[in-house]
Amino acid sequence: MTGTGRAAGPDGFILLPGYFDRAAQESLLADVLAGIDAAPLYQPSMPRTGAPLSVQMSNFGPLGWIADRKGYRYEPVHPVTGRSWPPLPQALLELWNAVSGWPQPPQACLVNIYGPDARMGLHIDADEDARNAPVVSISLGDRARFRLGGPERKSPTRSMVLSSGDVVVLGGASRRFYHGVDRIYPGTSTLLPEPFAPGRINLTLRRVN
DNA sequence: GAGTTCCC
DNA sequence: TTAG
Repeated sequence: MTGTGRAAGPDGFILLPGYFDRAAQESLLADVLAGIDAAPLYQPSMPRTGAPLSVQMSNFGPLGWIADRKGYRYEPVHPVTGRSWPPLPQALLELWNAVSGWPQPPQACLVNIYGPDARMGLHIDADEDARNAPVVSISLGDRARFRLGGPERKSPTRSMVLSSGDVVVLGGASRRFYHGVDRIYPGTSTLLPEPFAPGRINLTLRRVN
């Protein structure tokens, strides 16, 4: 048993479809919008080249993930405002306790805002010292095609559609698997308000150290 | 469209 | 090294 209440696959990957019902999604969305008010969205960019990522980002929690020309890293403050990130919403702490199986609380919640054409190239989450702590992801808004590979870039991949309210846990070996978002399916959810619709919000909870 | 590799 |  993993303590998640549902069986993980041999890779430690878990998809929990419809974990959050509509009311819970609306409550989470309110938390996210309040957080973005305090910690405005910013445009991350690739190290060295400065090429912008197609998503916009913010963070909750003691640490936030930053991508800019200098590199990828965790920082305790917003790169533009210099203020601390807003605290982690209680509902996300409860989710972590329910599904992660990890004894310590999450330290970061990355907020990724996808427009209708945004994507996330295949990558491994590798900026955390806590490489064995699961990553827990929540989908809000339009559906997305999520791709999960293996430990090497050339590993075969599989894909699945993630819908609003779905929760994904990358635990065990899958914590170090390549993954990404191929595309958004615009107009497939009524959750998000302007200017976030059509689009998708993804929240990822991580233990950093 | 899916899968894989390479380049800046 | 790096989610482009």
